[in-house]
Amino acid sequence: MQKKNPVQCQFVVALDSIVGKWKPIILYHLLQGKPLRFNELRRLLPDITQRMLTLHLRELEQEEIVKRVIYPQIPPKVEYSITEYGMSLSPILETLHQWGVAHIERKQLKKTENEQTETD
Amino acid sequence: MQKKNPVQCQFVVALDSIVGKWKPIILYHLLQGKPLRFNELRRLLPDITQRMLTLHLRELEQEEIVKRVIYPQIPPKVEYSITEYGMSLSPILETLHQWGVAHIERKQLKKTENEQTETD
DNA sequence: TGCTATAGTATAAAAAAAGGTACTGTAATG
DNA sequence: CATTACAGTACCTTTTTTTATACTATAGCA
Repeated sequence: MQKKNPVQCQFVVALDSIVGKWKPIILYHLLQGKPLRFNELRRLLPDITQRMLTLHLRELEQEEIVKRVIYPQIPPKVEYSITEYGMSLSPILETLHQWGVAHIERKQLKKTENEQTETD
Repeated sequence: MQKKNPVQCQFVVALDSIVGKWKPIILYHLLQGKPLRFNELRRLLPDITQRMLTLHLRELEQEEIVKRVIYPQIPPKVEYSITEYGMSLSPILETLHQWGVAHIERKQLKKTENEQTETD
């Protein structure tokens, strides 16, 4: 990653934990509090492939943001949940979400403004 | 992007504005307040290519996070600065930064803990 | 016996992001 | 007269990320 700015610029570190096409929405669902099984998550994210879900969950698990519990049953049962540490991401995601909503609104406002001046 | 969750999960939107290998550090430098010329930024980010710097700045400009001012001189002078709107990202980046720093510390703590138990 | 659900893995291919190098025009500088 | 600084663009290659498809084992059910 970055060589310079050892302590000055560390958002990248946080971003690495959040970024990945599906990570935010995985976290969103897990932050609802209820542990979710692999296939439950799959149903909540209809367009994700099994592979991507596995990969992202593994990464989140490695960072101890997500906990993986295996129930030794057949057919297998594996539950994913947010760790207490992972909960510390909650305010960040909340802030990002709010900014995102405002950003979208702003864009739409600009768009309608432009459309108005065009039709004048 | 995501099809589901029209309003529920909007961090992705914010993330899109921040994400890109160099965007966070570009924003970090511009958030210091002083407008920076293209080559000043290049010197601050020694490993970035001209191409990537241009691309990322263009994206930030399109989202009105960064302002680009051309001074019609020869040799050319172009200054980049954070817009007032872009300033609204400041608290987000600050939070991300703080989480990042804590995350690194935590990782190092875990590492030394492991090394200790190994040598026990 | 064949089908379903479960939680994945393996392999290859496609798409997206990033990088590398060369090139542009003009003024000032040595 | 050659070189440097400036702010890029053009073109191509490499790397990374994501997608697509097929496959695994086992129990329960009809």
